[in-house]
Amino acid sequence: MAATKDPRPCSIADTLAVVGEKYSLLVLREVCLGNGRFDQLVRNTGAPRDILSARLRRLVEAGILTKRLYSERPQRFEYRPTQAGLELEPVLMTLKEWGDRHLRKGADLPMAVEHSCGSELVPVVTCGACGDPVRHEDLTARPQAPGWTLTGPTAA
Amino acid sequence: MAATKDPRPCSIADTLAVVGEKYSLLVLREVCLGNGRFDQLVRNTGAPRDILSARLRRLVEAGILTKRLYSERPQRFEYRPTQAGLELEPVLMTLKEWGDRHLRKGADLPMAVEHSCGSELVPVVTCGACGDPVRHEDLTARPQAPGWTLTGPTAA
DNA sequence: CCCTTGGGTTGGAAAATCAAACCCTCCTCT
DNA sequence: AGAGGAGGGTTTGATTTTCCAACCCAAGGG
Repeated sequence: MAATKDPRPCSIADTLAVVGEKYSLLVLREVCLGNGRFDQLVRNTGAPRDILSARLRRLVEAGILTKRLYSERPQRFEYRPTQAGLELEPVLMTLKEWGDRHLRKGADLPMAVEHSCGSELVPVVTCGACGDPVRHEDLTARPQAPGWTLTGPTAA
Repeated sequence: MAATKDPRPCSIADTLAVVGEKYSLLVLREVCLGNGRFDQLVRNTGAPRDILSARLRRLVEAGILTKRLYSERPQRFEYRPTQAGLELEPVLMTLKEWGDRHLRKGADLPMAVEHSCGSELVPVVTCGACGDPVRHEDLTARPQAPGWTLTGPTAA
């Protein structure tokens, strides 16, 4: 998934180059849930074993997962999220929320997540500075590297 | 990208089935920036024209983009985000922030986004109920549909 | 008339994915 | 001791996707 021709230097593209391949984020979902064993991952993500194997290698090398020995004799491994991996969990929660609302229309949700405050988690992406929810109209792109030419209404 | 075998009913998987294919989120990025014309999309995402064409069809049919005529004679089209599409923008911002921090380590950022409050946008995913940032330790998964068996430390 | 721009479609080669089978180590049961 | 099973993968060959370049069409422009 190397973005060999993408003329835009872009952290979104870079991030997707690491976690944007098929199954990668589902693997992260499972690992964050604590289901970090190979065949749990096979069952729960539906990924073919060889693909899963490739994804795990990539995610470990990218510093998103670690491979941990949880039993010597017999040798058994488990994958766990690193700090960087855990910091992607909010992305998963946001994707989940979008799917809950737009694809399932809020009915028959297969899983809920409870926040420590006691309510069901409804993730809201906010501006770290002012705390307001991020809305499209409030954003202005300010390109800082060559390759960025903006023409539309959002342009700076 | 039909998740034909994924045994888990999951809104994350469902959402990725719609926007998780290669280039889809980059297309959305450009469209949100106002670069909604076919060859702008080709240049800015690096997607092959046929793939782009397929992605656009899919995103329109999924209700994430709309195809708008901006010039009759000669007929010229432009893609724009729908409300549902705009609601995915926070996901893009969160991915960007992760990439900025973990892949570029904060140096030489190719693009900044400014929030209407005047600061540079640093998106933070928060709990809609209490407003606190979402951290892994504060989350508890509560499966509600069959197919969900949790074994790890995050299990309910 | 010829060339360019915008917005695609088509065809064949290259790469990724898939499913099933296989392998190896250790463990347990008989 | 042998049979069988679980965990954690790798290998093989068929199927799908992606990729790239070429092509097509309609509408200006010089």
